[in-house]
Amino acid sequence: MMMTQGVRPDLLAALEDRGHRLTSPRRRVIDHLSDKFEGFSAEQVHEELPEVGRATIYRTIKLLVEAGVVCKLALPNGSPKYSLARFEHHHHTVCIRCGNVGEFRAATIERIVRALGSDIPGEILGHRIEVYICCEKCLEREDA
Amino acid sequence: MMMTQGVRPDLLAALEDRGHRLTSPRRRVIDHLSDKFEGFSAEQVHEELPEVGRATIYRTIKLLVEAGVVCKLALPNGSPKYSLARFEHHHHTVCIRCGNVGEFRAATIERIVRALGSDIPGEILGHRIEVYICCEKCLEREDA
DNA sequence: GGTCGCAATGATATATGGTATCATGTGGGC
DNA sequence: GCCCACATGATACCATATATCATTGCGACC
Repeated sequence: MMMTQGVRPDLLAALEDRGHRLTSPRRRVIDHLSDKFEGFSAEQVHEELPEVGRATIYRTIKLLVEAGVVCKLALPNGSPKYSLARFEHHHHTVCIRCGNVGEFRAATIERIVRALGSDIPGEILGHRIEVYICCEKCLEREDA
Repeated sequence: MMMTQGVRPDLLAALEDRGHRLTSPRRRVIDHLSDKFEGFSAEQVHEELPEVGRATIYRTIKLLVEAGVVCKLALPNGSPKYSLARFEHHHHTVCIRCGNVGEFRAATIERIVRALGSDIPGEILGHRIEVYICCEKCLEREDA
């Protein structure tokens, strides 16, 4: 867990596998994102990479989300946040103080959602589960 | 279930209980929302009630969300949607074809999220669970 | 039931997150 | 190395919402 290598190649490969070109702006975005072991916003990436056009930032992030290697999630107020996907299928914890994003897997939840199928009229296509927390660091900071 | 009465008074009371004035624009918004047994967007309400200012529509909906009588939820792409809250604590099903919103309660999920506390570093403050479906009506429509 | 302060309104401007357009540039299959 | 479909980025625009602020009107109090 907490691998700090091998993410960038995965991001590149994810684009390549889906038939997208590995252009230099895309490489720059992916290089930049590989360091981000926290949640990030598209605007933030845009500020940090002024040499890449805004539209290209958004387009590249969108491709990475479609490829499943970046996740789009929502803060309690609905404002969007992105994070690298480290696990296959997972959900997120978001610290509402510092905005850091964690991942967890809970097979039990998946089973329950599937079991809900009998209660819910219609066909279940997907779900979104986000757990809002105050992370340990922020708890410590509050105590101080 | 599926009560069709008593919602409007609840909405009005929710504002009154929290010390907000029952102005005529707010009454108009609440009257209008009481009929909405599906999800709605703020813009939609704005179009349907052109005599009430845009800002007031958004402000009133926000107050109702804060009062807990209206829920704000998100479609898979993150675009926001509102719905009347019929139950105390619940989660939502959203039909991604027609946008209709349903509610369900699942005490088991609540228990599991609470149990996750031991796995997740920090303090759990809340969660968001949305189940994306294709509703029965839309399934039928597809068959036709 | 009149009056008065403060909350609410609404027109407008601004913020935020994102897509559409389109002339120009370039990756990579050949 | 050529070539063109795909990608870029400047710009405009859209969607969802909040900030500002002069004006209005609710409702507590007498």
